[in-house]
Amino acid sequence: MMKKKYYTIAQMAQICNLTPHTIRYYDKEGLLPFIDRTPSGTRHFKEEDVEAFVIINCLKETGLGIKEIKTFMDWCRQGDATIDKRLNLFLEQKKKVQVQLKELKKHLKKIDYKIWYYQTAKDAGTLAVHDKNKCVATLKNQNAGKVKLK
Amino acid sequence: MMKKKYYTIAQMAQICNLTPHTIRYYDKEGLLPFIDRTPSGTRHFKEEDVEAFVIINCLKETGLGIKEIKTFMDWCRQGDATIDKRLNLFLEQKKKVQVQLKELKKHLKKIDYKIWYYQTAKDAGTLAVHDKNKCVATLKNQNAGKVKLK
DNA sequence: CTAGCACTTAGAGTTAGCTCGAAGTCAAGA
DNA sequence: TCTTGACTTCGAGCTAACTCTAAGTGCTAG
Repeated sequence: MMKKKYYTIAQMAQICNLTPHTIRYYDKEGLLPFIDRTPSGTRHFKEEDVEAFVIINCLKETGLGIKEIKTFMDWCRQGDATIDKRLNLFLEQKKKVQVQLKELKKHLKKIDYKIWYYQTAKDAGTLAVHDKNKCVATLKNQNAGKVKLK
Repeated sequence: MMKKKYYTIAQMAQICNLTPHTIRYYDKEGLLPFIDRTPSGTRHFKEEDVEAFVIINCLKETGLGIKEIKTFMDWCRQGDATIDKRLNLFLEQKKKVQVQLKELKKHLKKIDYKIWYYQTAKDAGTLAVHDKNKCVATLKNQNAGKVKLK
């Protein structure tokens, strides 16, 4: 057995790439119901608490609000009775992430087209290159879009 | 030649999945320097203006702020002199999107693990299934993670 | 034993991106 | 002609997620 290592809020903040302010804010909002305190009230974070921040970050980045994350944390403390709710939450998040991925790929396609558009203009020295021979330009850009996407 | 079709702000809003309020807000912030007005001041949107909204949406969704999008729109009106700046902007956006895609995929991996975790618990009727036979559970979840990721 | 620093709290302030309301203009239909 | 409804502007208000300030407490090194 190893003795338990504790982190201060500042150390935890560095590990999780947050500020101590933000961690206190999360705590105030009920996102961290599990953290220990010293008798004087100082928060003592454990190694395993890092995982909770990973989950919080994952849920936040995939579109959940602070209040919804709090709800999830509440479920976690309620034990087996909320397994179903928690499963559904992650199934919903998965759907959302798949939509987000689709959207991002669409944006990437658009961006690649624009890169082709401006690179061509840069090489020609003028945007007018896209005005002349409209049909050719259109064909070329459609190809460019397809090629870049592969 | 077809006669030019004009849209009212309400029609354009519907097409672009925005509200008229939001379009006016974008206009006020300088994102729409190209739109025509009637003598009485009503905005008249053209078919080709839809494309501008697509670009605005693309830049916004990939992390650009309203002010930065305005800067881009200003560049567009300055012609050939800003080709390089515009090209660089899209090259930067591409990098950002690639990072975003990587992050999202990481989150998806986490979510898939959680789905496995809660599905297993649901089938067993209790989360305790993950406490017993820790080594086996750990191996199983590592496999699950890998399998789901393929 | 005291200086200094990290911690605590409550609560106010900030920023982005809308979102809404008030007051007024304009054009078409009954 | 009058009403209706969509448009206009200006400016205030809202929400989320921080971000910071002020006032105070409590270990620890010199």
